[in-house]
Amino acid sequence: MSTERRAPLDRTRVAETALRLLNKVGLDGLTLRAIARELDVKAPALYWHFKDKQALLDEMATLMHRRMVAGLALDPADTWQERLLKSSRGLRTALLGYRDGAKVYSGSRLTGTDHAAGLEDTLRLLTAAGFTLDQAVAAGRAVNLYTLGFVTEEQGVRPLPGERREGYSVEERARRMADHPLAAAAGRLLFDDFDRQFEEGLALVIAGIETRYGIT
Amino acid sequence: MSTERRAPLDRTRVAETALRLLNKVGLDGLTLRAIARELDVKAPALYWHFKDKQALLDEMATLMHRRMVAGLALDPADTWQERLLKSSRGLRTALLGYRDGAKVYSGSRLTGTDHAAGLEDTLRLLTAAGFTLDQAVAAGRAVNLYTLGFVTEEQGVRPLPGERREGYSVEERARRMADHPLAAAAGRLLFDDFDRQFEEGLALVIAGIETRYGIT
DNA sequence: GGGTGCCCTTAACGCTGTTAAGCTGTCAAG
DNA sequence: CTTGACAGCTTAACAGCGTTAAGGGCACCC
Repeated sequence: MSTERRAPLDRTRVAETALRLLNKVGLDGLTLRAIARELDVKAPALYWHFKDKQALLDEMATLMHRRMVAGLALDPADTWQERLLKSSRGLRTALLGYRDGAKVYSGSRLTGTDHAAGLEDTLRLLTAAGFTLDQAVAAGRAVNLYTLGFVTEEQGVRPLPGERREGYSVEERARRMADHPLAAAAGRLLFDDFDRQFEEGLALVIAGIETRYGIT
Repeated sequence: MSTERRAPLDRTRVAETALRLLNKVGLDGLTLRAIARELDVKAPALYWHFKDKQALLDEMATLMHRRMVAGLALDPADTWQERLLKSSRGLRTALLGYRDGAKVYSGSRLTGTDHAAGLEDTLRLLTAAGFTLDQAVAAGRAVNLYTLGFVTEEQGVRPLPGERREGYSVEERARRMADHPLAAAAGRLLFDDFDRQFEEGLALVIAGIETRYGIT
């Protein structure tokens, strides 16, 4: 028999493993038993580290957020536009990095308070640029929620970059909408070229902030 | 014994009942057995009308959409701004009408093609106002996704208008963020006065469309 | 050497979505 | 007036889910 003793688990290692598994099996397949198997442990062991499954999902979301911040290369000298663009793109990239990433993220609450530092930093940058706090919050929020909404829908069509969810094809949709020519043509835009469409919508939001608050 | 014979079910009646039940029990409590009980029927009976639970959720989303369109009072003489504002507010109202409405809606695909008519109409209105089709799609999409993202987060904090999900209070959050004054103050804005914050963000998006596409 | 935790296992619970098989009433064809 | 088809439902069962209760083994400390 093997006398190898596994190092004890901790919340972070569990969440890391769960995130890795998420990409293989999707949110539906992400069961406690499957996660436990991956960790060479039985399912109830996870309850030592998390009070329930939602707490684990919260930790996963927190980890996603942390990785996002790490890959962001925020510069204190950013203009406010650059900062919002970076945040939004970074969030999208982070969410797209995991199958059902947007669902996991938006269904959870971040644990701890380390994300507050990043928020503080962005708010400081925006207010220094001339925004009132109310405006800064509204601006950041609009950008964030647009991003979250976009990726949620994107991942409904395209679970992982490159794949495509079964259902119907763009062509079949166009056929069903034969008597709605504009809507049919829109389908090609709606379900293709997500990157470009994302950027276009993001540019709209940023332009709106500039205009409405008169800060360039 | 009663010889009363229940009228046979159909997809719409099932979806209506399920939506009513959704408000009482939430998405987690919305089991096939509970829905069946409400309809005075056993759970497997639902499989006569729907191939699986997701198909029922899709029908519920479609019903939500239909009710939204019905309550919208779209006017062909709307300016494009009015049209987008109405659509967005209507969508938010419709989603807020059901507990977890945003989750149900964004996790589903509309069945049938009747929603295409509304899309066609809005696209026609926007292109007539001077937008290219690409621009019209981008504009409508940005508004929609912002709305969906907003309500998703709103319902994470406030399941039904007036209620408030357990978790932590605004005050407790502020305490935990003591050394991040801006972030702490932002909490008051983020978790309160959703109506005003929603309108502000919506105005940002609309303003962005005006500016970027130069159409007033 | 005995006690006190930590970290995990085994066993079980009630519940879920889903399938298979069969029963009952309606209604049209012969 | 009977027969057969078929819509619409029930009963029974299955595998798998999140979760809880109880207890076992190992490390460390007095």
